[in-house]
Amino acid sequence: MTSYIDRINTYIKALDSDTLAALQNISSEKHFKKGDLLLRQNEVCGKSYLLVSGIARKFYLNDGKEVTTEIYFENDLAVSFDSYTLQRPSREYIEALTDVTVSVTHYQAFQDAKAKYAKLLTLDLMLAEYYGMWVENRLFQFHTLTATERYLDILDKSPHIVQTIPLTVIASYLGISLETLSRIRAKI
Amino acid sequence: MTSYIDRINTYIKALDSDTLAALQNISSEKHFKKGDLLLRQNEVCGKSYLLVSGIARKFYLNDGKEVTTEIYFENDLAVSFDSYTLQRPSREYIEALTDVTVSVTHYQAFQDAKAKYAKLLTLDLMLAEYYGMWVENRLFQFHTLTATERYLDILDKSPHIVQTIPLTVIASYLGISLETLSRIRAKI
DNA sequence: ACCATTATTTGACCTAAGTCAAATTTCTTG
DNA sequence: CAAGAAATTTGACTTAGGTCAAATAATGGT
Repeated sequence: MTSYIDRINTYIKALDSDTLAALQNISSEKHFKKGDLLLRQNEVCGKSYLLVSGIARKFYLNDGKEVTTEIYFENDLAVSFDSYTLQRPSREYIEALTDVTVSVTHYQAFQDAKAKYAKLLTLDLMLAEYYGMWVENRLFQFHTLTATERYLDILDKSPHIVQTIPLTVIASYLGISLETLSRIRAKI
Repeated sequence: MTSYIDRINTYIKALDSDTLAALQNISSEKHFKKGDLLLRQNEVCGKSYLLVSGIARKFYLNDGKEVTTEIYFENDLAVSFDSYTLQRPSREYIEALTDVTVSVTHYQAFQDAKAKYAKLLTLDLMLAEYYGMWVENRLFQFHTLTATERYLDILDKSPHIVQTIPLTVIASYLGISLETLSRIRAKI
C-alpha cells in the first residue's frame, strides 16, 4: 500500500506541463508556527495543505480528550477528508506540531481545475483511493493488534513518529492512554 | 454522509445514454446461493458486485475468528477495496448471506470505460470518496462509542441488519464477542 | 412431528487497558 | 543556572469486555 504513494508521485511527476502549470497556478506557499491551527472544528475544510516541511497532525475532541487521527510529514496531504469532500463543518482540527511550510490549494479552484484537466481528476481519485486504503488499514490494525503490537508497528514502520512527537500525541494516535503507552515503553 | 449516496445515485441517473450504455455493456447479472463466496482470501478482487437483491457481507479471519467488515444490501457495491484498487490478493472474503442477484463488472473493463467516459471517472471518484468517509466514520465510532452504544446505533440507523442477520455476524461487525452482544441485548 | 444442527443465552472467571493521583524527569525561559 | 512548567513514569485500583463452558432455544431436513 505504501507503494501506492510512489505510484501517485510517479503520476504527478509525469504530468504534462499544462496540467502541472494549472496545479501550480492554484497553489501557494504558506507558513505556520508551531501550535497554529490550520483547521478548526466546525470550520469547513476549504483548503488542502501539502506539507513542504515540518510536522502536523489532525485530531478531534472526545469528551475533552484529544484523539489524533493522522500525523503528517513532508509530502503528506493534510485535509479533513469528509469535511473537504462534502464541504461541511469539520469535526477535526489540523494543528502544526512544529513550524511548517505548506502548499495550499483551495477546494473550489481544484474542482474547477479537475473539470478542465482530466489528469487531475485521476489524481484526485488516486488520492481518495489511497486515503480509503490507509483508513481501512488503520481500522484493521485496531481490530487485530494489541496496544503493544500497534506501538511496535509504528516503531518499526514510522520510527520518525516516535522520535519527534510528544507521547501524549502518539498515545492518542494509537488509541491508548498516555500511562499505558508509558508502561509499554518501559517493558520493551 | 448518507446523503452522499443520494448524490451518487442522482449522478448515475443523470448520466447520458452513451455513458450509461457503456456501463451496461460491461456489466452482467449473476446469481449466488446463500453461503456462496463471491471472493475468497488471496484471490485478487477482479470484479465489483452491485447487489440487485439479497444480502452479502465482507469479512476476514483473525486467528480463526471471522471479523465482518461490511454488510451489503440492495444497491450496495461489494468489493474488497484495497484488493480491487491495487489488484493484489485480498485478505477478505465476500459471502452471500442469502441468495443474491448481483450486477458484475470486471475491473479492467471498468478501467477501460473510465478512460473513454470521463463521467465514469467522476463516478469512480465519488464511490472512492464515499467509501473513505464510510470507513473513517466506522473508525470514529470504534474510538468514541462503547459496545452498547455501537449496538444501539446500528439498531437505530440500520434496523434491517439486526432483523435478518445472525448475531455472530453482527457481533463480529460491531467488534465484540457474541456473548457480549447477547448480554447487551438482554439489558435493553 | 422429531432429531440434529445451529443459534443464543447465561454463568463464572480473567485480562488488557483505563483512571486517578502522585512522583520524577526533562524542557524552557527569565 | 534556577524556577516553573511540561512531559513522562510509577503505583494502586477499577472496569469493559473477553474467554471458556454449559444450558437453552430455534430451525431445517426427513
